[in-house]
Amino acid sequence: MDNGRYDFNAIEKKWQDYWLQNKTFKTPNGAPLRPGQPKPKPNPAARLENRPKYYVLDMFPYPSGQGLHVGHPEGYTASDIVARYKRMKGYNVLHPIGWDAFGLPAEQYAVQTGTHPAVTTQKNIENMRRQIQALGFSYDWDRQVDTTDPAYYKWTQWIFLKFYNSWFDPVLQKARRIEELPIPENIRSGGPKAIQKYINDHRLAYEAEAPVNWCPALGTVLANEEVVGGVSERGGHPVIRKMMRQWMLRITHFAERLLEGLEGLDWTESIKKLQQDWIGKSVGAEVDFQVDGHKAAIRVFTTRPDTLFGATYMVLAPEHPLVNQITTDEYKKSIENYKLEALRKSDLDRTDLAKEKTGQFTGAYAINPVNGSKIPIWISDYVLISYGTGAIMSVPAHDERDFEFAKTFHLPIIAVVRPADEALANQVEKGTCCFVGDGTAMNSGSFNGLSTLEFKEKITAWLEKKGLGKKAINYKLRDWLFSRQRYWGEPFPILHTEDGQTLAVDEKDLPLELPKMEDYKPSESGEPPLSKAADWIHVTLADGTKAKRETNTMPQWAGSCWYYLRYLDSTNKQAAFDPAAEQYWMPVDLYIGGAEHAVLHLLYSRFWHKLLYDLGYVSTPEPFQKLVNQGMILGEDNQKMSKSRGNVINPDKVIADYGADSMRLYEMFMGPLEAVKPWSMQGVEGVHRFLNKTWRMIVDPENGGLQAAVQEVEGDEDTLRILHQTIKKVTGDIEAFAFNTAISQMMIFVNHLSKQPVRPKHALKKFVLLLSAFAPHIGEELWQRLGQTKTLAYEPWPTFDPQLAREKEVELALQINGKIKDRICVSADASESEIEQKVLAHPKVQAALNGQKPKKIIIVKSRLVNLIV
RNA sequence: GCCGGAGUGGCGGAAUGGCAGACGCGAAGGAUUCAAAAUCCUUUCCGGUUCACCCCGGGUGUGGGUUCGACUCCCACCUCCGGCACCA
Repeated sequence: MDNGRYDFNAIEKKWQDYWLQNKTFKTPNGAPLRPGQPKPKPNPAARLENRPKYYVLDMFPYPSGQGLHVGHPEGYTASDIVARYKRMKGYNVLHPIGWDAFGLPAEQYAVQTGTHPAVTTQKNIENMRRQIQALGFSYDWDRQVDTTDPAYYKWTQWIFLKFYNSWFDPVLQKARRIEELPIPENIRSGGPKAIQKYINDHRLAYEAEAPVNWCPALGTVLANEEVVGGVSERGGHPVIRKMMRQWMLRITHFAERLLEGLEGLDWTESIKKLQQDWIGKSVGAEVDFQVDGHKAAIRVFTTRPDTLFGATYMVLAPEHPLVNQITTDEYKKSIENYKLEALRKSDLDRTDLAKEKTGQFTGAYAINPVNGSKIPIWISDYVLISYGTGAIMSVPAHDERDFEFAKTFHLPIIAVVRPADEALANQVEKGTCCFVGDGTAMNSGSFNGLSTLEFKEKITAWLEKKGLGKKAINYKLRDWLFSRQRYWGEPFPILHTEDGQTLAVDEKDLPLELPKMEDYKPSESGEPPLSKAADWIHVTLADGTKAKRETNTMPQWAGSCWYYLRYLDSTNKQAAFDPAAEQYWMPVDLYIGGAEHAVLHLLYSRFWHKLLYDLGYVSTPEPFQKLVNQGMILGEDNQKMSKSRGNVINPDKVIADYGADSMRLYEMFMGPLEAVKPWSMQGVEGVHRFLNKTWRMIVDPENGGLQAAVQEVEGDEDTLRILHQTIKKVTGDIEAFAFNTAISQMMIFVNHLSKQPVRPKHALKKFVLLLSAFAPHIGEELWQRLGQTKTLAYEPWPTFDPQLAREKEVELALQINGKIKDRICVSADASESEIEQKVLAHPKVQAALNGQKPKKIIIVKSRLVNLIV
């Protein structure tokens, strides 16, 4: 202790060592409940494995070379507070951590420096583990996982094979084993090759020649989600479109399940909304338009079948398969040119500012099925080949994009929906304005006069009866591009035989280890680095067949899709996890992490989980019951932290200067967990002063013993009241994730008690238990100095007595006509008539009343009295 | 453009429809000290009046509304942050 500061360095080191050496937070798996068996009550006296479970999960960190930034401890501290709190409440708490260690940054770094990514990765893990341990989080370190460890990725590959060996049954809406796929007779008659192709076409992991986002600088393809505004999310390199053979996962088949599953989850509505929008369900109809003079029909998807009568032209995506067939000779050249142009355009050109519509007439016409009119067929890149049917009917009067296109190319506009607003209706009818809302049908033959809603139903039924169309549902969600042309990822357990067959590696031969390579640089041609591993790549099967290994690797998402399951049983060599452990621990009760994973990671994980659920490996349909997103921490200048701005706060430095407890406490005191908030070093000093003051409240800085004021006494009424109010507030605030206000209340407690010449020891002990969830090192130390010998981690959480927490006297605001005139003190349990009497006798009230009776008296218990005169 | 979230002192923030500004930071003054650090005490929303105490008025992005009473609920608008972005 110097300058009134406690020796946080020594104390924090001491307790971190203690926790590690004693494996204080080692968590046993309990036995799963049998159906009908009552849930055990939280009880700190029960054996750990007999207690009810609570699974608190932090989002999987990537062990980057930069190490921890101040955003990490924010979520980790919040989850650690809950973990420690629940443990003291008598739960068996699973609180693990691990490393999402495959991925681009380590590999990019390796390519630049020549150090193997395996080496850098282990170094980074070491460093981050040191940093995380220096913050005193109560992780069970024996459950640590590392996605780059073959003992881990063995099971990532195993799950991949589950995808490969499954199909999606649209009737049951679930994944099933590929052996159970019914083969239709017409396929069966086509022979083994046809059957094999049929099976391959139904696998949930499949190969496809697909237009991909190729990033030449990174030497890999990227998922749509990894491309932001035409450049790579990591590094900001340009991305172009290219056709390549790729592995895909059929997430689209799970769209409906992924949507429905959100309903029961305790996530914020805004995160659910993000996922819903990403999945992008829309209900409408598919309608066939005959091409004039051809046998072919063009199928379109529309959410507005009620506007069919207003379809004045059609547009196909440039990549649409019918384009060549229907284009007339006269337009062949122009169409070819347009297609080339569209192909050359990057996503950036296609979507960004250049909103001006382009297109080309094919020379062909289609017949509008509802009224037989001949309408021209165009192609344009505003129609996407990857959504719906890649073709649309254009209703310029009632769709903004079609309206713009029609204006550009002078195509006819026919209004078929009349808005309620007269002025607007006139404009729409004249074709000078586009109306996309609901209204009344017009120019629609026998359907005239129907409301939009009714019309939609009637016309869909009508189309179906005539065999011209049917109800249809579309999703924005695309299948997941699952392969990368990089070295540092899980190899696919897949073989390609010389005769072009694809085979899965046998489960018993997993893990398929990543070969050690000296040259792991990506190539600009798109040939993956693994193709250079000559020894590894060539395989001779038992029957003598020669085969080559798949040389793509899995994306970084793969390992993080199921890590929360491996924690349950991280050292299991026989299985990914023991079913009993899964049934005991799942689902995750609380998942804390950044909102940047709102769609991707959380959607992918849920998708994997649903496959495992369908196949019977996990018992819950959803993995993460409650989700909380911590907000970003900005620099002291209120800007995003970045090296170039020079406003990055280094957690190591903060810990060195103020200690881990101050760091933890400050991050929680800054404001609400979910809020975006700026860092303040002076704020850190503030909470640090609070911890010093707490220390001095109990420990005498002169001799290191207890303060003389600390005595075995019951304590006065005020002290007891504040103690019980504090227990109440802190407990409730932890449950509500309002950590900032919990800390305020602890400050109020310390401010009060520090002034007391006599400080009851029992109150201090209870307070230390509360504090220990937030600041565990000083908590343990004070607990010990107060005469305890064991760690406080499993001490029962203090309870409060509502009687003792209650104020005896309360101050009421005295309002006359809603304006505060004075304050009066009454006893907390004063009756309304007592209060009324006291109020009426008040001089200011008498003056205001001027002898008359008040119109109305409103009394709000313990709050105020409002007199209406 | 569309969809979310948020606007409260000098700053971070607090307030089941009921005393706006808890708690912390900063600032000012004082105590302690040879001096400083640390600590402790007092003041600190704005304006007016008088600062001796008080007293009066205004105030939660802007403008309306509901209510005895609105930071809180409703309508319109402005600003900032985040997400999506031709998904028919």
